[in-house]
Amino acid sequence: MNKKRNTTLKELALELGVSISTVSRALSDHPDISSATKENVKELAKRLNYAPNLFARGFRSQESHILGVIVPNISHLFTSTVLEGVLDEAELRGYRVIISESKNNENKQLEMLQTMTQFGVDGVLMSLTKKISDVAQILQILKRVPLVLFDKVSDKIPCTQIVIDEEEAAFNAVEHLIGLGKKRIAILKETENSFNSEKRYAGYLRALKENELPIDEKIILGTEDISLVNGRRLTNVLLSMKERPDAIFAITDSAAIGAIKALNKYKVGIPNEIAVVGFSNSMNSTIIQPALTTVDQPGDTIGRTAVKYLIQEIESPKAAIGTMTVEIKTNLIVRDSTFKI
Amino acid sequence: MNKKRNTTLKELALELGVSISTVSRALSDHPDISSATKENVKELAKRLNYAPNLFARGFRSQESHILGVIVPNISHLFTSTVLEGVLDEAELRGYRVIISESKNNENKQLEMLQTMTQFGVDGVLMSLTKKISDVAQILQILKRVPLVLFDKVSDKIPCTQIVIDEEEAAFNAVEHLIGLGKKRIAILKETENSFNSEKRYAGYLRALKENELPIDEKIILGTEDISLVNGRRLTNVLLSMKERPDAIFAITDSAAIGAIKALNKYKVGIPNEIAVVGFSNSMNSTIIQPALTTVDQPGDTIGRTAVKYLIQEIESPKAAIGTMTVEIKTNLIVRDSTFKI
DNA sequence: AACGTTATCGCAAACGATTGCAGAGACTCA
DNA sequence: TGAGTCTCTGCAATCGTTTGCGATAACGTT
Repeated sequence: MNKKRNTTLKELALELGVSISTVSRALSDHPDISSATKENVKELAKRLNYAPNLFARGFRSQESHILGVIVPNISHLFTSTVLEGVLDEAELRGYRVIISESKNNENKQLEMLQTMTQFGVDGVLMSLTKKISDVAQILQILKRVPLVLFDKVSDKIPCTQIVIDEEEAAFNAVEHLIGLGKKRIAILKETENSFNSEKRYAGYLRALKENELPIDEKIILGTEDISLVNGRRLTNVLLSMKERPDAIFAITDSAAIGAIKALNKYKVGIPNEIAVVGFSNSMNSTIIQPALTTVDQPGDTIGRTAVKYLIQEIESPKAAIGTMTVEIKTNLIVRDSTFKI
Repeated sequence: MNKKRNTTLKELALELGVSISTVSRALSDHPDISSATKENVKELAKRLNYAPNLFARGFRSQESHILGVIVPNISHLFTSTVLEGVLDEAELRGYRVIISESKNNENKQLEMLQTMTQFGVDGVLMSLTKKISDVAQILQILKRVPLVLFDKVSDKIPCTQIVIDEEEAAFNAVEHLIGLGKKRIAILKETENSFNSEKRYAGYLRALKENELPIDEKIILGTEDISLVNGRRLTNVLLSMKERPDAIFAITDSAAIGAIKALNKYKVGIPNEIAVVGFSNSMNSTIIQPALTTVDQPGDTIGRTAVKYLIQEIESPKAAIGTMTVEIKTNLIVRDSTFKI
């Protein structure tokens, strides 16, 4: 494919019989240029379909106006909602976005970070892989380019972090169950110490404590991969207990849906016998019968907020690195799986 | 944020007391350079963490090694699956990817195309907005940069197009229903002449004809927005008929799920009284009760294939523009919503 | 008339990497 | 010893844009 060259400043200058610098300044409304010249230049530029070569510009100014985004998995609904917010906000502010997937592979994540900085992105937005052992390298990169973390973050990395208020969200969810009169609330969580899981667990514990409910380790179940099948499996475990719980709080929608499937199979009444609350407000939560009560994470807002903070860091000349943690509020969406009848 | 400069060739050259060109050649294993010098240079380059400035390189070579992708909506599961394939394949071949969302807005789509070419992408991958009235502008851009369309395509644009074999997929789906003994099969389609909808409708018609079943216009229902609610609405219409259908083929999973919800509400037996087939194999299709029989679209394969063809066009110097249409095969995933009992 | 001001504009360098060409040694061979 | 050959390296231009600084001309001021 033969890539036809775009119109350049030189061509415009040649055509008009002025210098390249005059053309450049005319196009950017520099006060030194007479309005007559400006009009001429602009007219010709429009006619010849001139568009500045962004490569040359970025090359000279050392600014690419590109943001890099690295996420573990692009096809998670929540992630793609965040990306939507990122794309919107970035476009609004005149930035383009490069997206990469780390596939939850730490090495790949690091490699991508490096390629991106090498490429000259102005800043990076990242949601971390599940495990991170080697923070040192990330810290190195942090020195060269602004970084903002979102969703999956880590306090070992000193930078601005955008998260949802996991703890409060979980707290509200569990309090909602308690408000329905539930007294024995199970939780399905992750065993590995994932940041998010821990926060949600903390909210669960606080809700129980503040309402003076006993904490029973037997109904605090963990799994390595918090998926639909594991949600179902763990619910089967709960059902086989002598003292069944009267509610299940799953820290993931998929696990919650697995739970509902298990309950449906054994004809356990939802929500009367056992109520279920999930976390994410994924598409599926309205598909399952009964519809799932869940925590709505405003992905769009997270994306937009992350971009705002990142651009702020990029454009403020010598500001010290921010280490702020911004917490986005969530809403509990009450549906049939917890509706008091 | 102060962006620290990366190591440059000049710095390496200064340090070693050789010229910039020697360093450049040494790093790219040019035969003119002695192996002693090469080793020296490479050693220092590694030690100083040298990474070529991709902007400068792209600027000079007029190659960015960036692919642009424009999709209507990034958060559709199918789309993000395609994107996964695109990202993987592109990375494999040493390309980076810029993603934009057109939000089904034709003007935005055009604007993004232009920004991308201005930015110097080596090629563009695009899934079209629903309506396209102004093909002329796209044709203009087609002259400047290779373009490959996927999923939502148009025969008005002469370029390589990657689609799933919609017609055959629909044909297979309907034949599956006929194989179960169904004789009166309704279809839920789009009214606007969307490319995909028409193809699927054609497959539907062919299946009926080849099996010598009558075609009844009354059970061929269209809607502008083929969504869950409209699926439910149209199914209600079908249920109110004197002669009810014994199967429903919805050209979208969401519509199919809407259909199932309506059937469930009126306690219509699935699949015995009325069977349902969808299209997409979205996550939801296994969540709904009964699980939905649907056409699996291998998004990943589409993404990878599209990238392959695009890069081929980019890298083959003066090849005539391809106008090939590549059809990716699909699989029918049979689940409870059509299982013969 | 000589000087200062102001409005316009052009020159040239710079950004970092690549590459054709020329030049400097070292070596061989007659 | 001189010419020719070969190996290795440097010079300088190039890509398109931006920008500090200097140049020019026109005009006003004394």
